[in-house]
Amino acid sequence: MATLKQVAAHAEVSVQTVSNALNAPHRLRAATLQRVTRSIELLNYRPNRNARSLRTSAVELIGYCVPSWPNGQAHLVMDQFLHALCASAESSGRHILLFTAPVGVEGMPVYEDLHARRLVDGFVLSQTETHDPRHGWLKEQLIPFVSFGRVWKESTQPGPWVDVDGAGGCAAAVRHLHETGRRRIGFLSWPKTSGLAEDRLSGWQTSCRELGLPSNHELAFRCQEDTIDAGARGTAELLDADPGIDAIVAISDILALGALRELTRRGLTAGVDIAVTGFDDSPLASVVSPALTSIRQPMDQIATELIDILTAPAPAGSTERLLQPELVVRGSSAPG
Amino acid sequence: MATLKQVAAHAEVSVQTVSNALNAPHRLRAATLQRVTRSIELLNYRPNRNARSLRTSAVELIGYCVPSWPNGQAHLVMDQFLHALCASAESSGRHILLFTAPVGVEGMPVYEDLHARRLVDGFVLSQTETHDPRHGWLKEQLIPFVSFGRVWKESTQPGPWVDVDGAGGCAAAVRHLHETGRRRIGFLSWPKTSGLAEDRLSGWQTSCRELGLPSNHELAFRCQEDTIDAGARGTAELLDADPGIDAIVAISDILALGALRELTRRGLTAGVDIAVTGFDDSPLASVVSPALTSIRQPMDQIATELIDILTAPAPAGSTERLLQPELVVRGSSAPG
DNA sequence: CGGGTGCGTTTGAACGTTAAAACGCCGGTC
DNA sequence: GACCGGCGTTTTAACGTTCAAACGCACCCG
Repeated sequence: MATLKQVAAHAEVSVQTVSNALNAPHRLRAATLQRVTRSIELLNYRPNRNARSLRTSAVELIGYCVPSWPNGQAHLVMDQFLHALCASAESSGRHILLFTAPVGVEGMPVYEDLHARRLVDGFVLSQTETHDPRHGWLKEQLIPFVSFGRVWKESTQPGPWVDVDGAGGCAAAVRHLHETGRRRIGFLSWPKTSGLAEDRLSGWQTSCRELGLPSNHELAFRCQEDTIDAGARGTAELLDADPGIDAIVAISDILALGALRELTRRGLTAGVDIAVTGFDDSPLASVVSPALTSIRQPMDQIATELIDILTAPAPAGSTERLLQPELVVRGSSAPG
Repeated sequence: MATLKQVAAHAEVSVQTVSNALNAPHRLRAATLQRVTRSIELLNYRPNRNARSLRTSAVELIGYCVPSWPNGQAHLVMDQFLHALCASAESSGRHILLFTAPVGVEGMPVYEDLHARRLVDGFVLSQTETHDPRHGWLKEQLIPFVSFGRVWKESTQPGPWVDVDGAGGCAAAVRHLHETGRRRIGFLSWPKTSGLAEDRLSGWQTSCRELGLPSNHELAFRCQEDTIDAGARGTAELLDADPGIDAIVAISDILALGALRELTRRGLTAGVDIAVTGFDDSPLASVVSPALTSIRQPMDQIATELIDILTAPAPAGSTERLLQPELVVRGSSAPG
């Protein structure tokens, strides 16, 4: 492995000149630059990142805690997110360092340690929970971070975040269903304790009101868990309570899959008799039949914004960016 | 941030003594060790990893290329794998560094670069493809790596690997179905080009023969893609070709889900009329109804072996470890 | 009592890089 | 011709750690 020293010797210049050739080429005379560049290529030189980091005290690594849900719940779009995050990081010369940590405040020593040992410059948080303690803690420790997802039920948002407008997404779904002739739209949700759920539900509710559609609470059902079974049962409840329902907006693809199953069981055809939409546009959405209309989170954009905020020179107060999801229309809400 | 120097000053010893207190405590007199330890704790000292790595030229970071499948196919168990991999790495003081790279040989410069710049010590490969060029290339460059998954269709295995015995898993499924009274077991597979598919299919075939069950090729259907639809169509083909089939072993959970759907469509009950098993025990398996019997890859063990091989002092030739998956029995193959 | 032998500790040097300051040279100005 | 300013390059020092060697001391042995 070639070092600066060896390149310098080969190009017959000082070590610092080679360093400048890489970091501040404008300082060199054209002839020198060319000579050094040639030596660099000839020796296949690559800067040693550790030495550089030691000197500059910046490691260009961003920590991300790989989530694990004990109940074996699916992260159906996590690979998309990770890929986008990596790509964005790389486009600014950075990388993602994965780690595990206990959820909640017990995990904070892990974050502190990674930062103190200089393994990472900062963190990207996700799987933000209601009253998530991490944001406040990191802010207090002056450790750079940015959150994917707002901290629900916190009066002030501690620190910068990027999030997707769940309410807007659901509203878009409702509008789409309305445009395609549906007039009685149910909502399949999660328990009230989830900020995410309340956000998305509010989008369904307000857009129904705006369009003059019913949004009474019999039309919204809260499933206790995010499973296909729960979605099917919820759908059954909705249809039993109000047989006039002609569309169902589900808060997740999994619940939507449950809805599809229940419809099939009742001899109804999804997209024809009753329209169904999901959320996240997970790989499953395009793999079922009829394919599932779903609300896609703009992963590339999310990742770009996250990295952008985290690596911006001055945090300049709390940066907050709400991105719009995209409705992907498929057979389960076929026009008609 | 405290440094060795500051701790040394506080404990009134030399810098090297503090270093020894951490890396070779047996060299210190008990009294000194205690004094130094106290100072370390008092100053909340954490070793700077960059400085350490610069000196020792080992970064304790392992590169993993986060896969991206263009067709949006699901990595339903990737989060499990990543979590296990991180946890294993951490238990030996290491971490996982994520990156993206083009598939095939065009991606190799990325691997080389990461290693040359000392961002990683070595690599864990997965998503091994038929004739995967990475293994041979890395071996040639003397870059440490270990592969999750064998390189199919390669006369000699270039480099160490850990893999799951797909044939053994499918054989276990067949035996389980035989024990619960099934006598005509179909197999739902992928195209012949996949080494993974041939491995698993061979397990079905040999175990059927051993048990005196039919395994003629009308009982095996190759789906063109890994989708629920394809699984449903494949199941229809199988049942139409041989109405006597009383069980189906699917090569993936997704195909198995397709089988479940086709059974429902035909008014058959999975687990009662026809048993179904999947592969991978993805989060979906426990979330459908009837819940899906599936073959679970031992992720924790896989990860442990991977890290173990990669960080073992001397590679000592090609290390190869074939692990046994575990059959998780659920309703879709209910006894009787 | 001189000369090993260990043990615990310190000293000196090095890992490869970059920031800051110093240097030498050239052309222009007074 | 002495002085200045700018440019391109080199020198010096430092980042925080560990390795290897040296050191001081107590102990044991002949």
